[in-house]
Amino acid sequence: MQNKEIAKIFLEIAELLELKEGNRFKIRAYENAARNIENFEQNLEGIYKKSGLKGLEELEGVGESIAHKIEEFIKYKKIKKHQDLLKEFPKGFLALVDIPGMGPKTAMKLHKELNINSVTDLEKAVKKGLLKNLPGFKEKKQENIKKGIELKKKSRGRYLISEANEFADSLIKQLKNLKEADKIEVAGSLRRRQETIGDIDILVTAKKPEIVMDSFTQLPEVRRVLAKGETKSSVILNNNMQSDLRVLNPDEFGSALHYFTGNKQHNIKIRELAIKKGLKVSEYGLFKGDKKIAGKVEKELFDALGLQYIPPELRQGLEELETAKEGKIPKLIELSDIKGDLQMHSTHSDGKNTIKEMAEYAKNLGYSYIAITDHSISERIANGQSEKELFKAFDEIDKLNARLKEFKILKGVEVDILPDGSLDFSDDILKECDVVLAAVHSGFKMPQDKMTKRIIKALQNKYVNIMAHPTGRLINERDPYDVDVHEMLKAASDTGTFMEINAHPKRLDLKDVHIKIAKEMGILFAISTDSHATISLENMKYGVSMARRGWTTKNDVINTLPIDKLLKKLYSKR
DNA sequence: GCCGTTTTCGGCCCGACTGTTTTCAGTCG
Ligand SMILES: Nc1nc2c(ncn2[C@H]2C[C@H](O)[C@@H](COP(=O)(O)OP(=O)(O)OP(=O)(O)O)O2)c(=O)[nH]1
Ligand SMILES: [Mg+2]
Ligand SMILES: [Mg+2]
Ligand SMILES: [Zn+2]
Repeated sequence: MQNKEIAKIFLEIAELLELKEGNRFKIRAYENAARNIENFEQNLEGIYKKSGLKGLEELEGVGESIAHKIEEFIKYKKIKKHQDLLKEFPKGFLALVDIPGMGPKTAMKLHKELNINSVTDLEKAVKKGLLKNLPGFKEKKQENIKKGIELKKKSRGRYLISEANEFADSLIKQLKNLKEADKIEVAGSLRRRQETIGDIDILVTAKKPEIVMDSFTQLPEVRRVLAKGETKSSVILNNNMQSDLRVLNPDEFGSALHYFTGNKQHNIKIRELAIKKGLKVSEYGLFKGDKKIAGKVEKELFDALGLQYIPPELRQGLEELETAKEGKIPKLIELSDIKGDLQMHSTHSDGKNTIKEMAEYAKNLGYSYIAITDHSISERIANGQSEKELFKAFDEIDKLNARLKEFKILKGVEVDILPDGSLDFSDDILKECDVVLAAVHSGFKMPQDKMTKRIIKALQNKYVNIMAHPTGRLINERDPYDVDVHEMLKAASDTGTFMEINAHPKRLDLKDVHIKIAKEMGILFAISTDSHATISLENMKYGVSMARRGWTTKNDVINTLPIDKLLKKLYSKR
């Protein structure tokens, strides 16, 4: 998607202006535009072609000047201001400010004083010990820069939410052993259930913060202490992940949790709203002059600002404040609303457990149904089943269903969408299924119009109930295939096909922004784990979180329905 | 550079920690 390239350019303009000590609000304007463009779900070129500059300016953070620059990029694939700024600095210079602890001021100083043009130059200078001779520099600063370079090299980027969850649980478990720790909560992107996580943010309330700080910085998984103060510490863990801890007073819990949950843009908007009301918000509370008027719990803070409570998943710094002002934040779906799981695999294709084992595990989760959706024949690498094998599995399901009480196994299949848009099984076979999932598993590298037509053709099949992992992305591994998501959603809406929210932490597909627009189009979802083993049935929570980030309620999701209503919904397309 | 149920001009979040400084700048959350 072109938006990513455009966002990157504006971010670079911001960085370059920072090096030149430009106006910091102008810099922030470029940063804001970059972030909003990056997270925008429609292609800017499409918007421009349809609605011109005015269309672009509808985007938050995009005004006349930036809209013109977007236009420039669409026409010429580059932006002059960006090119001109780049020319003022050596190639590779921007990488310097990516080093933790190095900001624009330090980078420029080293550039001017020591002619440092790149990270390689910097490494050499550090090795020779040249930095500590500069005014304002001593041994420690040089050492920190050296460590910063090492850290940058080791850092693995962003983590899957499941990985971060595991690390966080381990840290929290140990903090819970401290009797000095009052409340302990995960905060930051992990509490917002963002699809990837940069670091682990933890909030503790305590009357004696020093003891908590000491313990945290001495945990066995801590490799390095980046900073340690009275209310805040940062460490690097053995797995190279960063963890930030804030420790505040118990009566500051609400405002502290709100601050530390973010996101940053949401915080800024909250604080701006407070200013308009003659108030001030910080992690220490909501203040009117010197008087604290809220902060014990989050709800108190929202109340005092005239806002409905905003669940963490919605705190994205977008339109959630406006919606909360109007009292229109919906009651989001919860894990306990889920009554069944509509995508999983068994030993009949590439799953590790039998149908019976999957059913029993699901029943123990409190579900009243599952669908077994093994792969179709073309999926050779995933041991796709032939028609004969499929019906053998269905016989097995009939026998199990006869014995299971208050639980039903649905006969399903995850059928491949072949490159021409036809399906891997004929309608004669599909009509024997209770639920049919269609998915793209091969031929990813197709031009957008072909891929879009391919998928739409599949959605038009009256037996296809659910489009599985609709964009095909694998987080940190594989980009989505090139499909026009809007056209796909339109087809889903026209044909009464449901969209999957795949709960696997590597997929999370559809993702939040797409879920949101699909919901606005009236599309219903199936949140499914795509499990290949019983334990993965536990991934449902990640799918529900993604659904919540897309503003969905219980009514938007078909696997919250009791079995009779679900079956009716599934058969209604035929 | 963006934005507007008090504004089309004049605001733009607020605070912690470090290293270096003798009062604060830089970086980060
Ligand atoms: N008010 C305010 N709050 C901030 C700022 N930067 C960070 N925060 C708050 C909101 C963030 O969600 C929270 C944790 O900061 P992080 O840098 O860890 O960001 P976050 O966890 O949101 O994303 P991440 O996945 O770690 O990149 O601290 C800021 O500049 N101003
Ligand atoms: Mg974080
Ligand atoms: Mg953090
Ligand atoms: Zn699949």
